[in-house]
Amino acid sequence: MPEGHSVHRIARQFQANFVGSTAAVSSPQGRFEVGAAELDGRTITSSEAIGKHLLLGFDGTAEAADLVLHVHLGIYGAWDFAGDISIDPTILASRAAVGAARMGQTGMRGIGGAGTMGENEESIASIGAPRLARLRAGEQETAGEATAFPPDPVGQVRVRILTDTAVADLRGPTVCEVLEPGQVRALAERLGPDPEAPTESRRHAEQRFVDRASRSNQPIGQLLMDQSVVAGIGNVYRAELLFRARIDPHRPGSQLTTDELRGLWRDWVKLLRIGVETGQMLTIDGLRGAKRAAALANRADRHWVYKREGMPCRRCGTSIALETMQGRKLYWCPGCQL
DNA sequence: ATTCCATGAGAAT
DNA sequence: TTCTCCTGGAATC
Repeated sequence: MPEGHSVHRIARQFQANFVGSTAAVSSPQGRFEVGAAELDGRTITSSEAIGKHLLLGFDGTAEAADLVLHVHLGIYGAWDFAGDISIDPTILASRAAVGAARMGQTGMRGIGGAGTMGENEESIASIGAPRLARLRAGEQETAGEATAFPPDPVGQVRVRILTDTAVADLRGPTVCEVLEPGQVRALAERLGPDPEAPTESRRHAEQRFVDRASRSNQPIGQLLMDQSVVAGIGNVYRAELLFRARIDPHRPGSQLTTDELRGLWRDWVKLLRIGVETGQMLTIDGLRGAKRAAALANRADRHWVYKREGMPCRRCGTSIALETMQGRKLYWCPGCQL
């Protein structure tokens, strides 16, 4: 699935182009007709991501309470946006400092290219023109000219959210459901801290992560993937964070020092911010020139260990190891990570 | 043309 | 642990 950064970008997309508008909600595919009918005609009032969960608020009516559309993309899920859509990540930035500093610079750029991940960025001629933007599990985003508005649904569209000027189509989600406020609170309570979620102070979030991880005898490689320990990390960030910290994924959380756990959290804060701003999981700092181009073109050139099994470690030359941990592929360097 | 595999995660066994 | 949900680009034949 998209790791947390993708979902935050999607939440910002909805914030920028849908919140405040009344929406026609439908299920072209037919598998979400009841839920769509509950939301149809309401005004979208909020858009938030917690970890990998997207929460879209819809206002109440005279007879009915506020409702929230809860979506989790799983591995395959994708949102396709069309119509009057702003696709520049810096336009979508919700934190004032980021937006103010960079808005003018890159105001009309999209992350381009269908197909393989890591396509180069691509300029967009005019921000006012109809366009398509795709935010999907793999984080590819495409931009291009759209035809008529709204476009016909393509494939199996579970939910279509249509305003006067913009449309969002959801396909292939793991979770798509309507929640009442109490259920949303329950969901939030079972999730670990997310540095980009606005509901908790950074300091408190860090402490919550350190406390929880240090009390567990499970390997840190599993704890980072446990959404109740920290929300938003997936298989790529898990492997890369542990390599960057030079920590053996098999060490129990209880065996890590507080400094090591704080370091992991702070590096996650940093990588997540970069991911939200760039739309890519850039886990090697400071790439320039040809190396940066290679990293954008090939996954194996973009990370320290992820999908690099059998290749020499960039740092020590040891062959990168691959094993299964809890049913997921774990990549790590036995030479560096102790 | 067909099969494989994935940046998840809950249920079933 | 294995199955299942369900999509699509990559790898393979």
